[in-house]
Amino acid sequence: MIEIYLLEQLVSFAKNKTLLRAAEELHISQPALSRSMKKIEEEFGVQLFNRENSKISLNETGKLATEYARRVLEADREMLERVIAFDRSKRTLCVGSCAPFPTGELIPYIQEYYIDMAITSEIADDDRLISGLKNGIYQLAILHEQPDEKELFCQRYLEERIYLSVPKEHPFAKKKSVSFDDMKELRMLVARNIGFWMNVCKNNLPTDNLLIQNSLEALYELIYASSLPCFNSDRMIERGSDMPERVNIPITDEDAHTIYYIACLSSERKKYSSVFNVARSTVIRGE
Amino acid sequence: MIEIYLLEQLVSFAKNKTLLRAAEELHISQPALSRSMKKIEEEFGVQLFNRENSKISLNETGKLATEYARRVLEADREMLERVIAFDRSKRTLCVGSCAPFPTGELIPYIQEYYIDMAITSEIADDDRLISGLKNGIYQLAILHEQPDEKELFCQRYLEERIYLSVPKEHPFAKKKSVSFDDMKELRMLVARNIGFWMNVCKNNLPTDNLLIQNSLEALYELIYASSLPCFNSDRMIERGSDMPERVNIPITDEDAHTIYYIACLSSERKKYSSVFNVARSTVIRGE
DNA sequence: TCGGATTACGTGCACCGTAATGATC
DNA sequence: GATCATTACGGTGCACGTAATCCGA
Repeated sequence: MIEIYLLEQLVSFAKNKTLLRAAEELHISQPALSRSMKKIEEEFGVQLFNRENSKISLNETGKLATEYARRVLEADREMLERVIAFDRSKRTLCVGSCAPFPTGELIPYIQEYYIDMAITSEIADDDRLISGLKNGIYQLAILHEQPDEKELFCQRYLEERIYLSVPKEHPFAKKKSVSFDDMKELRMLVARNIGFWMNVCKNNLPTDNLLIQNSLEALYELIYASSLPCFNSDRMIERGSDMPERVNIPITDEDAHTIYYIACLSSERKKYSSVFNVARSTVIRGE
Repeated sequence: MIEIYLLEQLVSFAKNKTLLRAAEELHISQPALSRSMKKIEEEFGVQLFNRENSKISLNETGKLATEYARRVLEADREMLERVIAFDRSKRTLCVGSCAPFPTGELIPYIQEYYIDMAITSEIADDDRLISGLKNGIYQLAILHEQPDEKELFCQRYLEERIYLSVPKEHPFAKKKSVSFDDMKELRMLVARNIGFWMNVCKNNLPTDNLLIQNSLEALYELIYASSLPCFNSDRMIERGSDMPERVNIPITDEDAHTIYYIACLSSERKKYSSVFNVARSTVIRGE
């Protein structure tokens, strides 16, 4: 069997055409490379080079050998890459969610239970979450609808209701409640990354009235600096992110309320039982 | 990059399950293998083994790594095989022929001109010879018909005429000539490996009358031991393989006579010019 | 006590670099 | 003289083997 380092040197020579330049690329000396080329020729047991005193070049067989060498190196490289990726995936727990609040709520608990794992979370559509669970992109998903798929285990999690948030002096500030219909004329500040709530907004309000902010910093700055209305939610308020000089008015539409569900592959239910236990106890505490 | 010898050791361990047995297979010591497994783990940068004091085994990642390692080894092995085969093909001159006589005539000359090459020859149909020239299986072919292919160079070679050979006391022995039609009732001894001549026989004589012999030894033994008729040819007679106590009677049919042609790829005409020169001079001498 | 893995230690080979030589332009 | 390959020589790292140790059935 011919060792990888020899193949690397062969390929580098094929690329650089002279031993000197190849040796520079490989950070070895010219004589070392010269010897290696002798050695690889000996190991193949066939002539790979034309040598004319102070000139060495690949012959037809050498070119073929280089082609195959490239393949071997590629296989070696791919092996390294895939094995490392697999290892990483084993120690990474990826949580997908349809909205930001539940991950913020759940992840600290998960982190606590799986201290040796990297936890990643991202927001995606329910469709993508479900297919992601199936193909292993996500290990856990937080949905706002119960999927009726047999291969998924699903457990009810927290509820969330969104509110209209306006400054105290805003015409709406005195209202006990509002509907999306009432809000049709309002220009609303909203963050971009709010998952399915964005669909709720777009389905119930004129799209042009949504002042979508890419970053939370920008959003909060605008909320403080302007009197423009924005959204809030019971869960965010509980969490203490209430905004001073603003009042939160309940939105009466059914769309303004949701129930979250935690899901995983049925086959992995046991593996994540601690997550489901924590979630269940959170729900009970919240009631 | 991970070296081949480490991959071989990993694969051997995966196969043998214990370091001891794998070390035996690899003809190295147990500690050496133990260290190698540490090293390969370090080079991957991930855990590949479960170690429980006096027990070591592959984990999931290790099994995956082994799978990929097998592929790399296979690629390495295939490289070696293909390169050696290509080299061999470069120093092998393969001559295909439609009949045995012309190769026997030509090969000594070829051998003389290409002393550093291995000359192989085999007998095949004209179709196979032509496709073999095109795909590199044959470098030279001896045909009994001129192909009209542009990519082939073709030169007329020797002629051959076959004779009926019978013992002196045979009823046919006195004839000045015969036709295949005259021979319809004769049971003929023939060798199997006579190329296109076998087609000539089958097209002109009842197949059941052909006593086909696999080996030349068997054929000659029967010729000497029996009074059965057989074939001979002017070229074979010239060469001195005339048979005592037998007479050779010319066969009048056109099918009993052929002209051989030597062909090669037009692109390689120069490469084999010495062969064609020898062949031309042989033809002229023969006239 | 034996099968099996690891640790400790010494050794030799194989690969490397430096320097010198050879060859071609 | 510049470029480029090879030979010669001395050094070193690393993979190896031997021996000892540890651990569990």
